[in-house]
Amino acid sequence: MDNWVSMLKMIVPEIEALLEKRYSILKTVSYNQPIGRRLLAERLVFGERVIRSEVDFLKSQQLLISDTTGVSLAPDGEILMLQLDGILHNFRGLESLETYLAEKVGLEKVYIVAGDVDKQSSNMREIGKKAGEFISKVVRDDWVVAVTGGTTMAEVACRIPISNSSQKVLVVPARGGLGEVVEIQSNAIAAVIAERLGGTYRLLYVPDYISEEVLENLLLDCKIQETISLAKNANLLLHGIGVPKIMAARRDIDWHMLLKQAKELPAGEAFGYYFADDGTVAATTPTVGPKLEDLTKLNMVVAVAAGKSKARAILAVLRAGFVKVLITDQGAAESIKEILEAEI
Amino acid sequence: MDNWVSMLKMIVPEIEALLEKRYSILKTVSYNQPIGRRLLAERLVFGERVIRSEVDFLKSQQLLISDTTGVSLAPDGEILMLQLDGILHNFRGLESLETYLAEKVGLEKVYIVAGDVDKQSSNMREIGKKAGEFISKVVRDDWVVAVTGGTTMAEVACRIPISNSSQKVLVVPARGGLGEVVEIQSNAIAAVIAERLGGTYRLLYVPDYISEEVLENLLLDCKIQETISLAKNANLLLHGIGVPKIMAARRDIDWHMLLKQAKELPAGEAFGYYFADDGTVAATTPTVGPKLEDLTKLNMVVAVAAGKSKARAILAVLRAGFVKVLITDQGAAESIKEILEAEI
DNA sequence: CTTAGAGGGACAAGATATGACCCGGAGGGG
DNA sequence: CCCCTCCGGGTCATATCTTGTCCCTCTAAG
Repeated sequence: MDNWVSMLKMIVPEIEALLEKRYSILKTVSYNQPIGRRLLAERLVFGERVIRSEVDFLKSQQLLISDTTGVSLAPDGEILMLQLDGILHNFRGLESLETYLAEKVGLEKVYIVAGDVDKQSSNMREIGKKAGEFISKVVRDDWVVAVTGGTTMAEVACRIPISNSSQKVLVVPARGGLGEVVEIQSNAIAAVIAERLGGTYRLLYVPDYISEEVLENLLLDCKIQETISLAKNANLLLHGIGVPKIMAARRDIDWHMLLKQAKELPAGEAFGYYFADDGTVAATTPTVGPKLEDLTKLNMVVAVAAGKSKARAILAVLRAGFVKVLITDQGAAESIKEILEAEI
Repeated sequence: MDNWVSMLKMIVPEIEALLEKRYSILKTVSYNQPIGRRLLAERLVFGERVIRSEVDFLKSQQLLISDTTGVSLAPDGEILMLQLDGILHNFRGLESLETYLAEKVGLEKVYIVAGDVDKQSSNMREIGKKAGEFISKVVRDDWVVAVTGGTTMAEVACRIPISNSSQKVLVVPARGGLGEVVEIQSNAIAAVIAERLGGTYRLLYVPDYISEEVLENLLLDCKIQETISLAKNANLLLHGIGVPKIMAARRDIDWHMLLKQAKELPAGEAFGYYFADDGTVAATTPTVGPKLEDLTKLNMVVAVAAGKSKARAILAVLRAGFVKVLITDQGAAESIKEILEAEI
């Protein structure tokens, strides 16, 4: 199947640009229908005339229809869009990238979404969608799902397809609060996910970054202990990956102090652990939630992180070895591949 | 897989023409390498400049190389050509045509080669190649293969890949001689096939069209009887299909006389049997070889016939019900499909 | 009624593809 | 040996298609 694509690209490479162009039009239309030519052209940065030619063509193919309110997807177009994602996934070489990364870093499965959230922040929606679909597909009744916080996870949460069948899923936060915005704290995210999956949730009323003494005291609390224990034995652990410098700032940790106490230069962060490029622990911050040794025991740890700027951080965390499934974007994935190839 | 193609054709139909163009160039080069631009242009009926642009492109793709003697296939090009046939087979819709005909007429398998021998007689080579490959793939040791005559069968015979492992295959003619040219008589063809398969052959020294009295006398002959008996129980029977009027002429039979004695209008001929459009026997000519009732007992009867002009004849013979595998070309196959659809 | 945004028409400028013709050189046949 | 043919490559005018721009009328919402 992959062979197919590479052969077509070899003998008729021009189709890729064409496919990409027409697909982007169809997709933009599907998101904004009905929409006019000019607006479409503006959004896609094509000339108005180009859009017009293409729209005319797509109309002739019965994929689009247009009336006085603008252009919309025709029934055939909607059917096509469902399948087209797969084709483009192949044409963009994402399928081979997925298997490449999975083999190279030792993951069970990698999902790559086209684009780069650094360049086009709206792409985060696609990441969330992919992750959301994955979760709702994989979650079983009676499962315990643990989640961390972060903007990425927040996006994932609200993209999980709403399940009408009420499951007995229990969602627990794997972290305390991150201080600032409520919507991206693991507590809030756990609640949203639970709601969408039709399950229940527990909260963890603990600040994420605390001194060790206070931490020990808190851990004596029964309820907190129970919640943490749930997270430690979760059937599915969903977490984001952070760039150390940015994460430290968010948690109000002095970066220079962290650097000093670090054994190696931190490249990626997850669960309060700072990992060096080779995946070893460079530094830790005292944190509520599962410890590193707990993570390695879990058999479904899913990392979600995207954007070229996170490539290094992702690779560092992956190399720690506890992640089983990675959901990322093209920008990050290609950058990771570059890093890997540069190392040889 | 088929879905794939239809979707690509829907959203980027221009690739088909491109594919077809470049494929035809690659193919022509592969047959005639090294070959010059002008000769190539002449043969493919494209403008010389067009060929030049395309050849330049294909060179940039490392599929072709050129030196002072002309253009040749590059190593990558040779590899590609092996797979490209399959892709074009799909793009041309031949795969779906094959399954359509197989289901509609009740065959085990249909092979369709692109083109139409009526328009481009050189296409007969492709038919022969396909049939030849099929035979060499399917034939097993100790098999008895029976063959008829005709130009098509002659082409098939000389396209069978030469086998160096000497098999114990026995090839027998399923018919007597057809009078005229020696090369297309079943005797000659049986010899060629046997040689190519690395097997042995028997000959049938009997004129194909004889009076019934003489026929009966001949059948008393031991050797002849044995050969015929072998053909009747062949593991593989390979035969052509004729258009009645032409066949009658070739056999020096008076067409008007045949018409008079026929119960219905003969549409197709095979083994001396003239079949009407619905597959019933319209007329017979006394002939050496297996009878109709023998044919139905065989479990691998392969018909090879191509060209739009033979469409009706092919369908008539297929409907007689003894054919299991058909090898034909696009011209005939599409025409047969038209006939079938017109009947509804 | 006004107005913003819709589709569609028209046309010139620009990019691209194509046709036509020429050139020097390599190789095969006389 | 030479000639003659066929090779790739160069060049350029022309045909063809693509693209940018501007204008028109219509419709639905405010």
